[in-house]
Amino acid sequence: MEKYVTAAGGRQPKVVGARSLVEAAYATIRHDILDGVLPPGLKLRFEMLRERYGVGASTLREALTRLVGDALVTSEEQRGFRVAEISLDDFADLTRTRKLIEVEALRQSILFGDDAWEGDLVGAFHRLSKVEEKLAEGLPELRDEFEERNRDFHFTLIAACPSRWLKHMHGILFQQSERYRRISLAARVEGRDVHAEHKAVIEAALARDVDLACRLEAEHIEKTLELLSRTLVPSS
Amino acid sequence: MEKYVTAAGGRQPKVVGARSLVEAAYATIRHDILDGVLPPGLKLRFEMLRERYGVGASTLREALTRLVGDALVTSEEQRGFRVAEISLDDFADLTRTRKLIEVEALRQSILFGDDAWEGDLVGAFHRLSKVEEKLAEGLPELRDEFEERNRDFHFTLIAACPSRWLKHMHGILFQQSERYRRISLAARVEGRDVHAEHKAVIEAALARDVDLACRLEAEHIEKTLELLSRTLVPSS
DNA sequence: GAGTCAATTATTTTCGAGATTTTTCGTATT
DNA sequence: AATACGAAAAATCTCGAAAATAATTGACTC
Repeated sequence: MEKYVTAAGGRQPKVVGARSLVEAAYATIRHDILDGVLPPGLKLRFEMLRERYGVGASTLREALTRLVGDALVTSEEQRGFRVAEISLDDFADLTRTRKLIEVEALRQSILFGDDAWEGDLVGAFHRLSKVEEKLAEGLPELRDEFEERNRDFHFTLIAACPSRWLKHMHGILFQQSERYRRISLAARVEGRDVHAEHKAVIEAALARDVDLACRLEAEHIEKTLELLSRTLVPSS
Repeated sequence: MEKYVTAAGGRQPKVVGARSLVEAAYATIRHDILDGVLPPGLKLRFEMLRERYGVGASTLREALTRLVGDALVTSEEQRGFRVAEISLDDFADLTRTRKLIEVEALRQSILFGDDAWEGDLVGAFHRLSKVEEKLAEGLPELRDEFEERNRDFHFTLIAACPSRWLKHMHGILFQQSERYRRISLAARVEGRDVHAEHKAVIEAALARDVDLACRLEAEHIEKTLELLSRTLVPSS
């Protein structure tokens, strides 16, 4: 008789692919933070978390520790955990740093990418385009899927970069920027053709025009910050 | 009656400044990995760890999860934890990535640093020089202190960089490189005047010669890789 | 009223045992 | 000999309760 529902063998694993409760809890809490369900600054009390996510204290603690590593959660010894704060300054800093890393990774990826990489890229772009169409038709329940495919596209762009460390750094920064991107979407920041931006980047990448692709990617990364800045501080 | 010795209030806190057993265990295990006491690839079994570090499984699990965030430990679901592997290729990748980040951070730091920063820098350099002298006299028990002051010096160099994210990325990469640096020291890789390299960097930084300082720092970062490559692959 | 201090309450931190999964090893079968 | 199978052993993963710490309350003093 099983006492608790396991992630792998349980009847309703909350997160597909999760092989342990820690991983499932981690993925769920991360999603809730990125999505704003758990707002910035929120104190993460264990009783609340245990009720909400249905796992024990040690399991939660480990999941939260992983999130601290992602800089999505902060912790103070003996004082518990909080959802990491956000700010426009932080987003500006994040964007500049991400630009430095991602552009360099893209440069190397274009240099080293082979035919298989090109194929992956075309595929990822196509899948992203499809969900963009549906999103444009007004199906906001596809936001999670959009985020997933958008992430896939950007990760595929730099996948051929041979530097594992550069990609590791990129992963951390990209995940962070996902938080702000969702806020940007929620704030209905418009006046932007994301599809066209992606299209321009991939075309330059396939044409092996390194400088153009990097310039376009940099502009693409900067665009969300630009628009969000204007929205939040309209006077500037 | 206390059942176990606490980190803060216990009689013999293993790690100074640790406010919880998780933090103490984390710091101790990290030190042992950086120092090579726990060699690359080692399977980290809980029974062994409990015996060695004297804390419970959940506590260890959390400490190890933090180390996974530092990329000093790897984990595979349901298959436990291992000390992260090292390789010359990884070190080369790490060095290139660190160079990209640290040089940019230094550039900004020199640009934004004020008198107080200059003072901190001179102080950190002095403290480092002192321990370097003692180390040269053949007191290998000062290796931990050398590492600490070396870290302080490099962190102070970029402390005035206003980008928190750039500094965060740097912290991860620098800690990683500490592993290889210690190996390099253990392998008695010599033919190098580290003190002179540091001196050149700080002089250029204080003179606000951004380009020179960045060039020297880049060469300084690359030097360990160069020497270690030659030592491990003498044929090249 | 402001400030201390002790008692109470709330919260975090830790452990050890039990549940689950993986690995090992002996046996049988081809 | 090689493979497949299954029971036993070993290891990981999880929970819930107890211990330790922090925060709150309220009585008391100045």
